Amino acid sequence: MANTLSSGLEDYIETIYLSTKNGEMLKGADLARKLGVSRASVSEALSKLVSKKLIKYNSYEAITLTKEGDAEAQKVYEKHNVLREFFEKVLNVPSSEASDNACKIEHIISPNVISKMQSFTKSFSKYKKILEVYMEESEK
Amino acid sequence: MANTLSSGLEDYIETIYLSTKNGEMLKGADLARKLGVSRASVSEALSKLVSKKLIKYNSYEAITLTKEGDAEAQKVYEKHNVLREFFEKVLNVPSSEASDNACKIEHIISPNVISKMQSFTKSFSKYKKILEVYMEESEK
DNA sequence: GAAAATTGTAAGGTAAACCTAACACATTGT
DNA sequence: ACAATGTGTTAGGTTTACCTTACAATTTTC
Repeated sequence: MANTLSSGLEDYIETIYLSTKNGEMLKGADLARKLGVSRASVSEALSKLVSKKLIKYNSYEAITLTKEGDAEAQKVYEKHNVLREFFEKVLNVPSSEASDNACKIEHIISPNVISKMQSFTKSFSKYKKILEVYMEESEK
Repeated sequence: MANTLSSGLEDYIETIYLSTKNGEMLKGADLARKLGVSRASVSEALSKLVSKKLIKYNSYEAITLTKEGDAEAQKVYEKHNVLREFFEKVLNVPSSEASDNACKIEHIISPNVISKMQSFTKSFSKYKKILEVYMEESEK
């Protein structure tokens, strides 16, 4: 089995997911540039992802996610978004800092916490006006 | 320099901090048991912490934090508490899950996010009654 | 105070994730 | 078309943090 992905591999599929979603023809070397690692590291990582059947990849062609890879990437990216939105909308953290924190936390936070955070942000946004009357000090 | 601690070393000083605060005479082997690692790993980690002047340690005696070590541990532990309290009080996450998540996130979250989260939890607790009238769906 | 148990450390090993250098192979530009 | 550029892989190396085994040093217990 060995079915859980390391933080590193999650970053690889997340980047592949976001790039290909935009129709980009992503090759290994592009991934290396985006992630700031060597082509050699990408080569190793991609062969792990291929052997886990999360991506399809032939040298010099565009990387694509398999169905399972896409599902996996989507899970990670959704966590990222829940975190980012919570940081931005609820805590008023600047956008880029919110993303940076989300990028690291998305790999380790539990599904239950993410799901509660998502509901909370939704409710908070809905009742923001009313809440803000009371919560002066979290407005910074 | 090399002044930032790895997650691993942060866990070591945090455990030392919590144990010694309770008056416990903590030795290397105790730490190994608490952290679930080998005595050999503890031995290596402690000599790193000694060389960074964060702890004092002589074989067969109790480990103590230096002033700097104590400050460092306190910083980590405060992050832990801010996270745990937020998960418990705001998101209604069960205590042990809140702690588990805090243990991992405390090493990577930025100071600014922690500080905003702290203010938020404080305000939320203060106005909890009023807020709950509106925020039914984040109540679990 | 000697035997037993505990504690610490050294040596050597593993695994993950990165690196550089070198080379093979493919694509592009003129 | 073939030189220049870009891409991928291999081999070998580094670092970090763990491990086991074995042994040395200390403390505890009878």
